[in-house]
Amino acid sequence: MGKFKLDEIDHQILDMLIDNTRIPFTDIAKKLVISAGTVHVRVKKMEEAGIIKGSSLTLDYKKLGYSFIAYVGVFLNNTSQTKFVLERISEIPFVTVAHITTGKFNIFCKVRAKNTSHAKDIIFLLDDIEGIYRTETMISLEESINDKKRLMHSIFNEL
Amino acid sequence: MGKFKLDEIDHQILDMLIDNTRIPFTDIAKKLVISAGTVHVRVKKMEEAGIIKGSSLTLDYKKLGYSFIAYVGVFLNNTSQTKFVLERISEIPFVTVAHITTGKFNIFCKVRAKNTSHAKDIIFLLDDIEGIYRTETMISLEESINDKKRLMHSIFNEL
DNA sequence: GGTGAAAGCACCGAGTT
DNA sequence: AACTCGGTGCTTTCACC
Repeated sequence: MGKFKLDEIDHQILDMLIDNTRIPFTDIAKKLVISAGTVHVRVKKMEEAGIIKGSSLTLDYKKLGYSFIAYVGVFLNNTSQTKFVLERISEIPFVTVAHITTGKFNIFCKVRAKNTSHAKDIIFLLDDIEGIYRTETMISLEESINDKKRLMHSIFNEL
Repeated sequence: MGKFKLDEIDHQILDMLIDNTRIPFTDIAKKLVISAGTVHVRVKKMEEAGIIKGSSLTLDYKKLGYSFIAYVGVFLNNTSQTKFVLERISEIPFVTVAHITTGKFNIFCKVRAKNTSHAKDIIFLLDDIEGIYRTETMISLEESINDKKRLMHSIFNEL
């Protein structure tokens, strides 16, 4: 759970892989002027340490017909039910992430849907969960994503 | 921007790649009882169509020392400044995503930080942006993520 | 649109410095 | 810890179906 020591070479390797996980290790090796074997060993170590949890595709959900994003704040009848309700919410398809939060809402989640009508169906599923008193929906009109590469650079420059 | 026709084989290929982008195409081919060349061509087509935007590593930010997540709701003095402020917010490091939203807040963003003290620094940067009247922070106490695989399955089963 | 084979490379472990 | 090297096996293309 603690920090893990990464040196400049590790940063550079992550930096290249974060943009394209299928880039050949030989290419990485050439750019960093080290051997491909070294790249291999370092990646393996970062995997073993759990820094690299896995790899995934970045899909264009808009092109798949899912261009609707909303955040939903949830108010509970009773905060002792928080954990239970979080689990119920997580089971709903198209809820991509849910958080227990401080502040205004008890639980806070993100919904990805086809359109308003589809989102309505999903939010009705939410409202039906026992223990939920009320929900408040915020529809995303425009999204501005900061890619992982920038976050990584911020992290590396701070360490 | 519209939908794109994916058949069952494409679904299966995405399904395997979404969990591990470095899985050999020969393995996918074996499981689906098609040739590796076919897998290659289909992946290429999905890339060209923009369905697959890229691939990325899944990192453990907690292990890197960044275990703090908060959502910040932003109120503006004047909604005509919304676009401008969104851009300023997106420039702040550790802001991973920002949305223009309907509802309570004008803008809504997610912050990833080391700890409360670090988050405070970031939120102060937000508060300093011209045009922002007030912010409201919700700290994540617990996160429940629904992986991409589940979202994919939901999407495929609906199509 | 799919196949299968072949050429070119990449991966990754073993042995060395 | 990193390098080189070599066997194994993956990727990618192309003529053919």
